[in-house]
Amino acid sequence: MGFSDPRIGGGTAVDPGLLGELLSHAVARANFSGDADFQRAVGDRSITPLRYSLLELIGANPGLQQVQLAEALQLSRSAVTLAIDYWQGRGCVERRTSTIDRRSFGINLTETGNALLADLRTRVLAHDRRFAACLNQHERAELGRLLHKLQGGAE
Amino acid sequence: MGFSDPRIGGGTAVDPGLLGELLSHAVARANFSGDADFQRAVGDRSITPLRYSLLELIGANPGLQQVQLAEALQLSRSAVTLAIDYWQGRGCVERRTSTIDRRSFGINLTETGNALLADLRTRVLAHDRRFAACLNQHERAELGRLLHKLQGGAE
DNA sequence: TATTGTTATACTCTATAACTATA
DNA sequence: TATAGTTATAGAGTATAACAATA
Repeated sequence: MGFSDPRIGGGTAVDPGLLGELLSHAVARANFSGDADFQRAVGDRSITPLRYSLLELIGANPGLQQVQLAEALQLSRSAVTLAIDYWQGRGCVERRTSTIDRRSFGINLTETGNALLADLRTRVLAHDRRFAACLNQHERAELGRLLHKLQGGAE
Repeated sequence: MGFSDPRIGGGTAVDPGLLGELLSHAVARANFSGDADFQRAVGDRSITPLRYSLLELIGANPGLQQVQLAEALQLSRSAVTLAIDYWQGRGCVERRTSTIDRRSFGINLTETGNALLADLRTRVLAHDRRFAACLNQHERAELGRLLHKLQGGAE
């Protein structure tokens, strides 16, 4: 039944090859497992890390233009349009046409959006604590520092 | 022209809200910028980090079953089927029907696949060095250690 | 019955290009 | 001309469920 294969049964691991030495791959793996836990924590599978982060940004910066949100999240304008459409469809966000520049909108949370964001925050916070549960206080701070240092370092 | 908005012009940053405190979000951001650089390093936009990592694993573990590849990358069987289809379509990989268990294949690199993988490795290595360029030797080791510790910590 | 792999389906995410309206 | 936003399109990535072949 294939147990003659040394890789099976005895728990012999797959050889990661070069992957084991790549920091970028380690980041990708950590991200992947983080996403899975995020999903479990939030419950609603349509609320993804990206969509949550957009809602969070809107909550923290009421009235921002879509272009500014796109820049903050490093996304294209169309990607932001779609993500905002999602939240608007759920009644969480509204587009207020600007009186100064009628090409653009100010994006704001509705009452519903505010309530949902508050709920999401507790779930996401629990998720993040679980995500970093195996690290001590010092390690978390250090990881955060290193990751932030990495930001934009590959330009 | 909107410059009355304090967020515009003067370089005032967008408030990250809770995102600024989430380790999982910092990981996601780092991953995102890493992917962008990976793309630039590799050139061919259809060769994604996922597809590369599959090829790397096949190269390091000739003859593995698809199920084992799926487990190693934490993917569904169907996701692996599609990714292997991609490499097979490019003549880089072949499915050899097992004589022991005729339900499964052993996945192997072709000559073409071997050559491509060798080329990719130098590009990906350059990418990873650039990715971590702003960290010193000690910081890289520490980041690697912390990320590996994170693996599976959210289960 | 259980497992390996495939296929069908459905969604998310992303970008580019072409478009509209406004500046 | 340039910018904000939308739409259409295309492709990547993912999972679930139903299926075939084999164990």
